[in-house]
Amino acid sequence: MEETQVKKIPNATAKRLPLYYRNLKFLEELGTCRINSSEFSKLVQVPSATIRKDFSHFGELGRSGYGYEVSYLISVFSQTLNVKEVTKLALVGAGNLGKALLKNNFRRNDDLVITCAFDNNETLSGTTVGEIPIYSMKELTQQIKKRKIGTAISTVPSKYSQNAIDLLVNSGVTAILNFAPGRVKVPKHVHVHYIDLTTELQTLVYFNENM
Amino acid sequence: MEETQVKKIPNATAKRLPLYYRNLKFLEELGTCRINSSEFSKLVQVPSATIRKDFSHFGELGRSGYGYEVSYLISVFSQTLNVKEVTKLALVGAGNLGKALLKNNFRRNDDLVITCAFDNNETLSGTTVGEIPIYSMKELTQQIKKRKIGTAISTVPSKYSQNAIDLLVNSGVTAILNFAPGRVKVPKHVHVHYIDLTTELQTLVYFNENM
DNA sequence: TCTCTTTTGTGATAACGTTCACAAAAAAGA
DNA sequence: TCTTTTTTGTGAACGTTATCACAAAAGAGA
Repeated sequence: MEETQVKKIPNATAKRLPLYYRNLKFLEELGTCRINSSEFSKLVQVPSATIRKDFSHFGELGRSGYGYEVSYLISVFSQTLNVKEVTKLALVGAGNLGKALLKNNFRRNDDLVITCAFDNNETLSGTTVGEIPIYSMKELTQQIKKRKIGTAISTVPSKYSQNAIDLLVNSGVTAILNFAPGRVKVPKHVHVHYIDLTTELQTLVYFNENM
Repeated sequence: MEETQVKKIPNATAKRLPLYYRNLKFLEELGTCRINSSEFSKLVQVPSATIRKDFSHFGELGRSGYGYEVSYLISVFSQTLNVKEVTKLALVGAGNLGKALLKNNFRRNDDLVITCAFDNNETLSGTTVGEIPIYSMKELTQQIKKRKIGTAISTVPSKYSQNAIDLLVNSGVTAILNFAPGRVKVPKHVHVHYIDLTTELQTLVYFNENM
């Protein structure tokens, strides 16, 4: 009987994993091969007790009086985050923000790659940004199915957001990062996360004024 | 003895306020002047019980068997979020992402305005994006003090992020939205929030694969 | 080897957040 | 007016997350 993934990983822990992973890679680049929870705490700005609790959900990863082996932590978390496998992304909406994301294209990350983009504006159709081709919305379903893409980023304005997301979902996409703030309706098996700059700023200003 | 802001508003509630506010403004535009918690729940995708609990921290805002007056909710939340007062923002880092943000400049929001930008690249100095002037980093302190800016957005790459943020903090900025993932050191009175696309996507993919 | 130091892993506890479920208030209808 | 319906506001129950605090394990040094 295999002993993989014993208990369910708490939500709050899962959300911190990418942060941990990124900082472990950073330590690896620096040549650091050993880290203890209080040093790591300074780096990621999460309390050391929380770090130890989080790590403990993956088994006993460390050694008392020594700390954690950076390379071993990376191997454990890269498995959980499934970073060995490249996640191909589609981008819908090649406006200012969309183009900026295409130009960056997660250059520092080898596990996330935007492979195609779509826009309403027919004049963009056939052009490329970097190496990434922009297609018309009519070609969306065909391209996404052909490329077997399951994850997408939408920078389509709120007004047209629901339409774009319906199209993505009907083409087989099950995970969407949406930059438009209005909540969209999707089937239960589809995951939508929102990044809303206005909300982030208003929250920031609120906490700044009230704490 | 004034009875303003009786109990402390829970963190989780405060984070949902901008979402509530935005959707109430949307309802107002539509001409809806009355809403009950279960209808509002469908719109914002937050359970109705949570909405009522959240609202209750601001007093008894509704009427049994009727619901809530949209305009009254807006007046209460706009006070808490302090949206009547315009928050002037500075942007540091006028690369792809920075320029995209300048071009958008929260057009749909009258309470947030980017008024100046700064970049390392001297050739940008003296140019504008839209109406917004780009200055060199040498002019940062002077401009921020002159304009009495307390809030900033940084799209400076991780490597130079700490430097840029030190400069902002020394110029009097106390709230920063940082697009670089590496955690920066700031004095206790300064608030930093992070938006990290890679983390967002990895979390999204993780939840998509594991739930 | 023995002692001292470091640091983990984790039960216990506290803090925080969500959801339930319903009495009471107000509205709507007859 | 009286009855029925709607919907709030909120204690209480529940669930999740953070933090504490320390025994036990392992390292380091003599």
